[in-house]
Amino acid sequence: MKGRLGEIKEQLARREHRLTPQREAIVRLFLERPDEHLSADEVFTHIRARLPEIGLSTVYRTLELLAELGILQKLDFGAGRSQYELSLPDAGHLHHHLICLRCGKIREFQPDGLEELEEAVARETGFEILDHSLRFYGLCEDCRDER
Amino acid sequence: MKGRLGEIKEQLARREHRLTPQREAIVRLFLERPDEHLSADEVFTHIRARLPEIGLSTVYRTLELLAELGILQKLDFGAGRSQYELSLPDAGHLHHHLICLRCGKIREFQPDGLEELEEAVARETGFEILDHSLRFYGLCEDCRDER
DNA sequence: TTAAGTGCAAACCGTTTGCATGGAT
DNA sequence: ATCCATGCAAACGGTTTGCACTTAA
Repeated sequence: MKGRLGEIKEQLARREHRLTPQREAIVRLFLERPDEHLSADEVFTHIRARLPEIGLSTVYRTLELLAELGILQKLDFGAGRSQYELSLPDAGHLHHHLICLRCGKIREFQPDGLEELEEAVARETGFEILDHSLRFYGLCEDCRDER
Repeated sequence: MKGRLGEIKEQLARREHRLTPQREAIVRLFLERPDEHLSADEVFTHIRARLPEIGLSTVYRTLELLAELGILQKLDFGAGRSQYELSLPDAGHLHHHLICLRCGKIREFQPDGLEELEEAVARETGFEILDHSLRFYGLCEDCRDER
């Protein structure tokens, strides 16, 4: 039984990529907080605490690489910057987002019944559907009260 | 019976805004193609054919204003630029997007059964849900064949 | 007449890229 | 020795903003 980090190292090796200290630090950051959505700049700030010499472009390149390998998922919530989250292999795609319009908090939820809808739309339109994204926008419990 | 353009002029007037030739041209462009999703730059290019002196910043300011008034809907498909579509008041929100990952084509569809899901999620999480967005990503009929 | 609106150019900001250096295999 | 990877700084592209001029009401 080897840890998630070991698996990732192998995934990288298979593509002739190395698990450098910078990459390891970034992967660890996401493994430590499996539920967070971090922007490149947030990652940069966190990592710099341990690796002060790291460059922002290394962060961008690493995030892109990890997203290509399917280890991270790149999300665009439209605030002019992308965010990344750990892509749990066992969770499949049954995980979507609930976004607070006031404080920006993001929660996850698992919807049911999207598959049938997906099939119906595919049949109707001739599209081959490969992925989907469902988002609900609103006010979280805290922000609803403060209104 | 006054046209849609007249209504929009009144909506603007209510907020002490004017319907200038530039704004009228932009509104007309969207009214002429109710099903398209246009970026600021595409709008700029189209309008410049009739109003060569128009500035790109005017386009941006107008799009923002029209979105604020609910006349346009701002969409972010994550390609680094926003797109705008006419927001038909009668269509409500039952209109979602199907995006081709190969050619970027965007189609609309109307899903059913999202309301129940929305209520269930609201109950579970304490969120007050105000809006939602459902997107399917895949290959359109043309691109599927060319593969 | 006067506040809203415009065009232009510069600023902005997240992201990408070119390049010389550094390090793992 | 080779080639992947890094840090830095410059470039990039969509968007926003400051400002003097213009114009619709």
